[in-house]
Amino acid sequence: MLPAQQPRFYITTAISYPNGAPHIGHAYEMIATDALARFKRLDGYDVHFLTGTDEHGQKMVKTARDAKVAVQDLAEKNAAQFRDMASALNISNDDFIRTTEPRHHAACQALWELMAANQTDGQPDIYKDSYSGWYSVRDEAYYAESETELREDGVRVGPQGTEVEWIEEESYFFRLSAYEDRLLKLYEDHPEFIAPGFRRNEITSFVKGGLRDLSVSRTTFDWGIKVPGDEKHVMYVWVDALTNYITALGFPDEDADDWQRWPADVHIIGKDIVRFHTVYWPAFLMSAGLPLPKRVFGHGFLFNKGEKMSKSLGNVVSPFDMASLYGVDALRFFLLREVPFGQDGSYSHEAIVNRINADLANDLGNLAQRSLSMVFKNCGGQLAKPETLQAEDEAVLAQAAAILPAARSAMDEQAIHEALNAIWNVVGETNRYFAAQEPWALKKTDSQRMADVLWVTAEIVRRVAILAQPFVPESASLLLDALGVPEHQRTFAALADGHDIGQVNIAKPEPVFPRFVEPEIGGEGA
RNA sequence: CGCGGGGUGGAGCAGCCCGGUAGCUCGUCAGGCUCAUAACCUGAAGGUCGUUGGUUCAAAUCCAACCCCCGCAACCA
Repeated sequence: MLPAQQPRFYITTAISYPNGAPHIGHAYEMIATDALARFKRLDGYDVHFLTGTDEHGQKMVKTARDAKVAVQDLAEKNAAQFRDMASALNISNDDFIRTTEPRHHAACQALWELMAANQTDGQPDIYKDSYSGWYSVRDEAYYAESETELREDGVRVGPQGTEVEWIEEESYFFRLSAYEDRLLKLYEDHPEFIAPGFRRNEITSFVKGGLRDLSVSRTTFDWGIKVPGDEKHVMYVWVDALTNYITALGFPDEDADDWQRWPADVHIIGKDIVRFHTVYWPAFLMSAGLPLPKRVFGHGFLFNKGEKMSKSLGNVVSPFDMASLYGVDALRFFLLREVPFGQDGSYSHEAIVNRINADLANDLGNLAQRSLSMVFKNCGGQLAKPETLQAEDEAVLAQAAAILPAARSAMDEQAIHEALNAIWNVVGETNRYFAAQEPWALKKTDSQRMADVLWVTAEIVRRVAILAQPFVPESASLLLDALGVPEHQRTFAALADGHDIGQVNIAKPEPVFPRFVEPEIGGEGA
C-alpha cells in the first residue's frame, strides 16, 4: 500500500511585464492568487504557486533604449522589484520564474519543436511565410489598413498620425486556424475552462468569428528566445510567455517530479489577456500534445476612484507605499473583500479606511478584544469547555461551522469575496450573540454562564481566525497566538467535527487590528 | 442591424431566469449598552427600480421601442 498522497494543486499568476515598476494591479493579482493558494494549502493540498516576470519583447528593448541602459540590466532591475513586491505583500509563491532564465529557453524551444513536428490535415503546425502590413517605425507597430489613412500629400499615416510604410517580414506562423473546432469543443465540453462565464461568451464569439494563423516569430529584434534551427528569428512574446507555466514544472523533462503537477488547476490572469490564455495557449498545447490547464480565470481591473490609473493622470499608486501606509494585511483584505473577484473594482483612501476600520478593527478585532479581555480579567485567562450548551450557543456555533463548506465552494470558483462574506457574516452574528448574552451582566449573576458564553465566543474567534489566514495571514496568526492555538492546529483539519478550542489559557490580549487613524490633517491623498 | 454586459434610496451592490409587501454594505439621524479598539446592539429617515408604451387583477421582474454607460471585435501586459 502506498501512503495516501496529498492532492496536488497548481496555481499561477500571469507573469508580469517588467518594463516599469509594479503597480497596484500587479499587486492585486498576486494577492488574490496568494489567498487562493493559501486556502488550498490549509485545506490539505500540496500546492505549487508560481509567479514571475515576462522579460522579452520589443517593448523591453524600447524602454531600455529610452532609458539608455542595457536591456539585460533593465530586466534585472525591474524583475527584482516584482520579486520584492511578492515578499513585501507576504505572497507565498513557491517559485518565481523569469523568462530570461536558461530553463525557460530550453522549455520554449522544446515546446516549439513539438508544435513544429505536429501536423494538422497533413500540414505542419508551424510554417514559414512572410508577414506584411502597414508599419509605423515611430510607433513600432503594425496597423490594419483600415486604421491608416492616406493624407492629401500622399503620405499614409497611422492612428497616431505617424507615417507608416508597407513592410514585409519573414515570419513563422502557427496554424491557429486549424484549431477553431477543437477550441470551440473545449469551451463546450468544459464550460468551467473560462471564468467568469461572461468571458467565455466573449471568447466563444471571438473564435466563432474565425481564427487566422498566428505570426509566432520576429526578426526585427533579438531580445527573445531563438527559434530552434533558425536563429535569425526570436519567438513571438506570447509563445515565450505562456510557456513559463510548464517551464516551472521542469518541462521538457517529463520525468521530473514536478511535471506530475501539470496540468495547472487554474491560471489567474487579468481580463486583458484572457484571449491569449484561452485561445492561443490551449491551441499550442494541443499542437504539442500536452494536457490543457483546467481553468483560466480573468480578474477585473482596479480603478483609482473610478478612473483608470495612468502615468499622465498621476494617479498611479505604488503597492509598496500602500502596504506601508495601511499595512499589508489591511491592503490585502480591502482588495479581496471590497471587489467581487472577476469584476472591475475601485479604490480610494476613504474606501480603504472605511473597510479596514469597519470589518477588521470594529467587527473582528473588537470582537476578539472584548471577549478575550473578559476572559483575562474575569477568569484569569482560563476557560474550560462548557458542560452543556444552550440553544443560542448551538445556533451560533453551527453558523461558524458552516463557514468552511461555504468558503470552500466559493474559493473553488475563485469567488474570493463570497468566502470573505461568509466569514464576516458570522463575525456579525457573533457580535449580536455577544450583545444579547450580555456576559458583563452575567458576571454578577451567573459567572459559570458568563464563562460559557466567553468560551463559545473564543471558539468562534478561533474558527474565524483559522479561516482568515489565507487573506490576512499575519494578523490571523497573531489572533491565533492570542488564543493560544498551537501552530500545528491551524489548518482546516482543526475545523472538522469534534475539534474545538478546548481548554482556553490566554495572556492579556492586545488589539490585533488597529483602527486606521489619519496621520495628520489633510491626509486626503493615499 | 457585429457580439455581449449594465442603468435600483447619498455611494457601492443584490433582487429580474420561475411577475405579487424593494433587500444588503457603507454613510446619515435617533435610541440602547458599557465587556471592548470613540467600539458593539436596536430602530428610523431616504428609492415613481434609465425613458416611453404594451401584456396582466398585479411588473424592478415579461414584451416592444428609445436614451445613456461599459466590455469584446486578431497580433496590444
